[in-house]
Amino acid sequence: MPKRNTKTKQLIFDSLKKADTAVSQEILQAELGNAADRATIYRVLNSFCDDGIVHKIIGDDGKQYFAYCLNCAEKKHSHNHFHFRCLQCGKVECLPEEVDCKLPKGYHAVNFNGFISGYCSSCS
Amino acid sequence: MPKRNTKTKQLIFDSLKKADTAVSQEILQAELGNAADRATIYRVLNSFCDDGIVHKIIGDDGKQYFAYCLNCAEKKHSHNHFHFRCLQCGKVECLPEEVDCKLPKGYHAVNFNGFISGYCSSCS
DNA sequence: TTCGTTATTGCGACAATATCGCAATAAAGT
DNA sequence: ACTTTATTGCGATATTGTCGCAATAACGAA
Ligand SMILES: [Mn+2]
Ligand SMILES: [Mn+2]
Ligand SMILES: [Zn+2]
Ligand SMILES: [Zn+2]
Repeated sequence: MPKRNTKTKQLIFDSLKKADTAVSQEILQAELGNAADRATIYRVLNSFCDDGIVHKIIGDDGKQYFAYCLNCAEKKHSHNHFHFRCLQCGKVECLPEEVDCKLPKGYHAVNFNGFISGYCSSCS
Repeated sequence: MPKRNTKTKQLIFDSLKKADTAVSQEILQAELGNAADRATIYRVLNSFCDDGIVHKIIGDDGKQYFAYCLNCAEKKHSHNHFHFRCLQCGKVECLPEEVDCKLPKGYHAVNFNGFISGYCSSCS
């Protein structure tokens, strides 16, 4: 029942942690080559999400992106920040500013998925 | 070269307009039955987007949703509002409040895609 | 109304993304 | 070392959306 530490998990974790951006399976695959299978990458990433050490965002390109949690407390995960995808270089990054969107009365938020695409400072 | 008015376009337009929600191809297909083909629905919806009478949003379920533009001026399309998807009843709606997210210096926004999922007032 | 042009549609093929089932592999405790 | 079983690889499958192309039908002109 307990989770096991594997080479693949470690590789993916390292990639996520050293990246200052959110990454997709495609990006990880390119880094890892045949060191990890596609399905495995997805499984590990989703597992990390369950563990609360990574958060998942759906890009406005419809793809899944995963980012290492930086300023998340042990149990308080606040991911109410936007993510920015550069249409030129493709980088997806977490924007620092936490936002709060007021919902209509009686509405209860569960997931926040703020996404903006455009051109980053390097590509503008 | 000029666009033509067709039965299918009219059906889709009517569905979009009378819906107080954003709809997906799947939803429209269910309404229209075999009155319109899947590819045609997508083509018409994207065409409406080009015309500026509809806006497209990517849901946190990865699907495309389309909503009739309500408070968009002729040329000034501001869709910087969040969209809410109810995890219970599935409805996707535009939230009234327009938001502005400040980007880091040098960043230039092109597309805004704010999405929140949770439970609506009817389903809470 | 009739005709000709061509925008639009239907249909199948195709592409891209993500998940699933299952046998093979390999952590980790004994 | 041995056993247990979490994890992986691989192919199959599901889902969503687009594309190519021949058939159809708007719509303006005659
Ligand atoms: Mn983030
Ligand atoms: Mn909207
Ligand atoms: Zn860039
Ligand atoms: Zn609801």
